[in-house]
Amino acid sequence: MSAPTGRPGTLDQQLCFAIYSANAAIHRMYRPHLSKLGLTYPQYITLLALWERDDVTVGELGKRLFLETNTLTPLLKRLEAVGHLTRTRDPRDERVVRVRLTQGGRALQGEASDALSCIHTLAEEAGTDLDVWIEALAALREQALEAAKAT
Amino acid sequence: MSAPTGRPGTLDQQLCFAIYSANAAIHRMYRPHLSKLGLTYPQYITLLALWERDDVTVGELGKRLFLETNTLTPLLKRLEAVGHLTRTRDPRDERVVRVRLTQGGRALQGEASDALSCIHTLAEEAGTDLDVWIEALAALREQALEAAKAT
DNA sequence: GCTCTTTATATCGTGCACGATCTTTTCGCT
DNA sequence: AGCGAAAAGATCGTGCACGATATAAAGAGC
Repeated sequence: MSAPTGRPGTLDQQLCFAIYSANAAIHRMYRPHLSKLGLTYPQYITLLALWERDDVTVGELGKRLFLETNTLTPLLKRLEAVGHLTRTRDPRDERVVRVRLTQGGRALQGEASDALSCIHTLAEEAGTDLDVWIEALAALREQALEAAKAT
Repeated sequence: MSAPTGRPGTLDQQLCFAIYSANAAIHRMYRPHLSKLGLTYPQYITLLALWERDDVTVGELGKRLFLETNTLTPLLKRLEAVGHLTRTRDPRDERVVRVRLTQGGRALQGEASDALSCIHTLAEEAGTDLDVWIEALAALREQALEAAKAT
């Protein structure tokens, strides 16, 4: 048994809470702007991946986003329903579903860039080496994924 | 209109994705250990707050966790249902609900500390000044909350 | 004392995240 | 060819996050 008052200690000393609450805050910052485009935050992140690389399978997209198909499939269906992308079985391998942006889906990149410009401005102003941060967070992610796998 | 291929650029250059995926990875690292205690990740974080300060109102707890009552109330009801805490209306002001840990709820702190010891060990080993990180993330959170409010 | 407003919490509907399970297609092996 | 295993997605149930709305108690102003 550990000492009842020992570390982990207070909420503010917890890395998990720091990331949890920072993520929620960022999510909240994006939400109103994205909602004007009819997008949710995970949908936007998914589109970021597709704008970067189109015509991918659900599995590939999941690897990129660290999501399973049980999360991705319904999300992609919603994006398909509003006409941002298409989901079609690959005739070469009928197990696979290929995801492709429509014209409208591609056009959304510009709209999103405009709608989020105020956030990006903010980021660059405060911009204490964003790239360093991003890399550090990516390293943390890999560590955590490694630890999760080991379980 | 922004250039279609301009910044924000790739997924990996996005702070939002870095935090989003890091948070998900940490969540995934905690999940199996917490599930042995019958807890979810947000429930654990809520308990962290309560172990630090007990006998608080739902609103106070929400401020601490950056959550609204629409999220907190069902979560607290679940923790109450398994006997970790009690929710009672304050007789002085019947609008207010006070949240109090039970004996079992307090005892859970030690169990959690044990169940998560491997994670805490990991954190201290990798431990490049956790506190610096945590503070930086808290600053980011405040910035984001500020920006979200301004919307 | 009686409305009007504010405050504290609860409820509801939608979407995300994920473990568990299922279906279909492909592959490996003999 | 035939069959068992593996792979790719889909489906379902639970819980979280949150906007919108509802309810009920407390306070304010007259």
